[in-house]
Amino acid sequence: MSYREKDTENEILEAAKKVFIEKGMAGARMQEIADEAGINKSLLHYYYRSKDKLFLAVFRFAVLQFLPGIQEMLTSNIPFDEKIRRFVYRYIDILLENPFVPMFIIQEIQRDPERLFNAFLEVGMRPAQIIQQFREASEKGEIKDINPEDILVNTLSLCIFPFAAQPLMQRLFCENDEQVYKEWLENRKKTVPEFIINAVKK
Amino acid sequence: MSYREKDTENEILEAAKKVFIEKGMAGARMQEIADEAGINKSLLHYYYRSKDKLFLAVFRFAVLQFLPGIQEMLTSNIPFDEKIRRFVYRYIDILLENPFVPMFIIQEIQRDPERLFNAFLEVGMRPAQIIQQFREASEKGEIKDINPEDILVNTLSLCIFPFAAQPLMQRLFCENDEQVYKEWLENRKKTVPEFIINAVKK
DNA sequence: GTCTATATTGTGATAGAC
DNA sequence: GTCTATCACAATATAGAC
Repeated sequence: MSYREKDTENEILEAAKKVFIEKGMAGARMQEIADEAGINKSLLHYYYRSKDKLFLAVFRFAVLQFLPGIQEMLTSNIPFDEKIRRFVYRYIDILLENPFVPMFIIQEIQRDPERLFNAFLEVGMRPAQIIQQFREASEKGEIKDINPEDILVNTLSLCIFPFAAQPLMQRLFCENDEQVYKEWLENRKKTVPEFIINAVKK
Repeated sequence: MSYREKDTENEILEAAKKVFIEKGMAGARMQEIADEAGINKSLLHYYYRSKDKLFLAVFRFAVLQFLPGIQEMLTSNIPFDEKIRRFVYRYIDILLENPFVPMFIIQEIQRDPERLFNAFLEVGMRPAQIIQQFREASEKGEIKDINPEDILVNTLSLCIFPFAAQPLMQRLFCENDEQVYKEWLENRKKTVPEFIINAVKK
């Protein structure tokens, strides 16, 4: 098969995503990635040369995956309420599929801020534009006079944190029943936007 | 000096707190803890036998440190608004002194849920009581008909997440000026309670 | 109790056969 | 491209002198 090489390379990347995103750079083991990919350890080096380079490929992917949702928030020209509803709905949807990605990014940025923040910019992140959107909503009188930074961070907090805290909260409130917790998270796609809108509307 | 032994044991624990809480179990190095404590590596084993046991001592401390604030929330019999204001103010205050502790707990619980959750219960955590308090506030008509679990998790999200995301947000919004970010966090002691109260009041 | 030296294991990386 | 075997070094842990 002429695409056999591509297949292996991709299986390695998929395995690396799973292990790195769940355990972080320090906690991940090359052996575990190889097992997950169903291949030998040395093939990892054949394709990616080092643990560090493989990690960076995963990190770039993780950042890329979570940018589109945020970018959509700033480009659309719909009213504030609707913007929040759409963003939260879509963002929690992505999170249900990839629960660990945002915390992985945050955790690893803390470990090596200089280098990893560059990967963040490389990929086209323009934070000032997002803030500007909220500022305009405030000036248009759609919402209260609240720091646009607060609205953005509060929104991200309410979306992301419940996923980060899942292992703990699930035990505390759901008798460790994953299905029950997932349904509660699903339900937040509707309750969180209303929570935010009530908090900031005039 | 008759308390010399106690001193060393305590200096080790302090050093271990600093390193483990910032880097996690997988990222921490016994050598770094020894350096931080200004002593030799083997003394760590003399006092705590293994990395695992030293880690567990730190984890127990971290959980204990963040329980009192949460417990206060459920014992006081003041009105809902005032309860939220006091809790958020105190909680962000503790976080300003210990920015990494909650994420440390969340991250490590995920790594080893069975064992570490026990440390959580050992220390007297009673989550059902907190939920009950919010349910009563709702029944008394103080607030909207919102899941008490949502109120608790939303409150924790708004307090904790901005600290977890600090290395990222500081770069995105504050040109990496730590002082500016700290002042913004300080300011949230007032804005976050109002955000929550507006969101849930009738 | 504290140190130096050393054992032991884990882990990323390379060499070389096929 | 893929495997087995092995290296080199890092990290936890222990032995033993003082």
